[in-house]
Amino acid sequence: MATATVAFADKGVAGTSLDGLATELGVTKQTILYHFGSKDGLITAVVTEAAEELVDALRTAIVHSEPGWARVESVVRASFALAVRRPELLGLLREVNRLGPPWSEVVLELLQPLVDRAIDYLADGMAHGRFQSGDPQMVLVSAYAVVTGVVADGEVLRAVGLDLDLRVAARLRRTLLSFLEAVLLVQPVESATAPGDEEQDDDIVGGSEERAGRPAN
Amino acid sequence: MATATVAFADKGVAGTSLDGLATELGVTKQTILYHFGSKDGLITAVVTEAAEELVDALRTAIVHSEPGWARVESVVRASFALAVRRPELLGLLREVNRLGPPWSEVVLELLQPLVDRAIDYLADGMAHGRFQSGDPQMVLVSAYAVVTGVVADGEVLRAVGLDLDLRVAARLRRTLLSFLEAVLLVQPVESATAPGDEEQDDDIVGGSEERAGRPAN
DNA sequence: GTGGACACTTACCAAATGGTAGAGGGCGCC
DNA sequence: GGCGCCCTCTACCATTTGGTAAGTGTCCAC
Repeated sequence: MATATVAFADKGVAGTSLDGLATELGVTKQTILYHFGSKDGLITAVVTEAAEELVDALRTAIVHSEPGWARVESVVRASFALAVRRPELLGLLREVNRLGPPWSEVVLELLQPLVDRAIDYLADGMAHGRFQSGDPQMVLVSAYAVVTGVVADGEVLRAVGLDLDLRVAARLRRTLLSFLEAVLLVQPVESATAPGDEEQDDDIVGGSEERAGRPAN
Repeated sequence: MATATVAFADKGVAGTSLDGLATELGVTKQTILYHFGSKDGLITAVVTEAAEELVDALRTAIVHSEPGWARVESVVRASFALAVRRPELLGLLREVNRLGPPWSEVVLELLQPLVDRAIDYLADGMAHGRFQSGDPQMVLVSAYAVVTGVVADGEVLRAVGLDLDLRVAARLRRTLLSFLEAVLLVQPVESATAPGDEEQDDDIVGGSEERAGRPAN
């Protein structure tokens, strides 16, 4: 399963054949099929295990931290630890997206409680002045995207001349914490937002040019 | 090519068959092979076009904006516009990561100048006091991750009970801009960083438990 | 009206895919 | 020793994969 997790995460489920997996493990394809019944069975097992592991890691980070900003820090720390130590987990999470149901449902079901809890936590903190008020959903999604994005998009790191190692991960973690700090922590200063902030949000797609698809070939 | 771009981006290159693509287009597989020579040929054409389109969009956003914070805003705006209007482009960019060379080289080569320019721009701004000093590479990578992450990980948005539409994209854009604003814009206040910020960064993987891979099955 | 380039087709093909059936082989239990 | 269970193997199989070869129709130049 460990081998399959890595393979699924970085070659994709469709790009991973049972034969290839079996060869890598030094067994035959039929041995895999014996244990998991089918490729779908293997996928289910791998995805479930990965999701559980992920949830465990996050839950541990929550439980082992004091409420408040320290908890945010703890979760971020745990996320980056996971990103460095077991990048397959985050990669697989991303792969599950494209698999769609029923596997996405498995993950969603496991992660949902944590996500809800996180949003409640942020929203509550904002309501009671522990956090600066803002958009909890968006903050959470953004933070998630930063963590997984950097793990999955190694190419992008290469583009800025870096590789994902401990040092880089730590720098990135610090940057993400700066983001969150700036958005969440209550600042003694008034101007939390810059001038010209109240824009209308209807023009996000820009002008009217080329709104339809491009011609084929 | 438009059809292939979408298919590659959301089912993956390995998960997209020429037969499937051809059926969707109402032609036969051989027609595709006639025009592109091979599947690799199609991939190359699609990837190249997508990368060029991406670069064009960003370059336009840069050129059509005043230097300073407005330029950052313009690029973010253009990125989100792209994310809403042509999510395949960002999805494909991500897929290229796992394809590896030679396709990743194509994209890298096209994006590199823009990336370098962006980092120089940020670094220069920081050096001259227009931006708060920080880690330009990490800021850039984080911002990129937020944009593409949300496009690619629709499941995550669903987890917080949202779908990627114009309104949500605008909220997200505002959140990202808050992040960047907080990190980049020079604040009149002293405490740009929170207490307890000077942590050592060697413990990112956490404790010593389970550092090795998990047992198979 | 005929030759040729072009776009697309049908007919095949070898290899790889996920999956089934059945035959050992090792090991504990009686 | 023999029985049964667990595991893995060899042997096949139908389907799908990317790719080749050889037409077929159409349109344009001459």
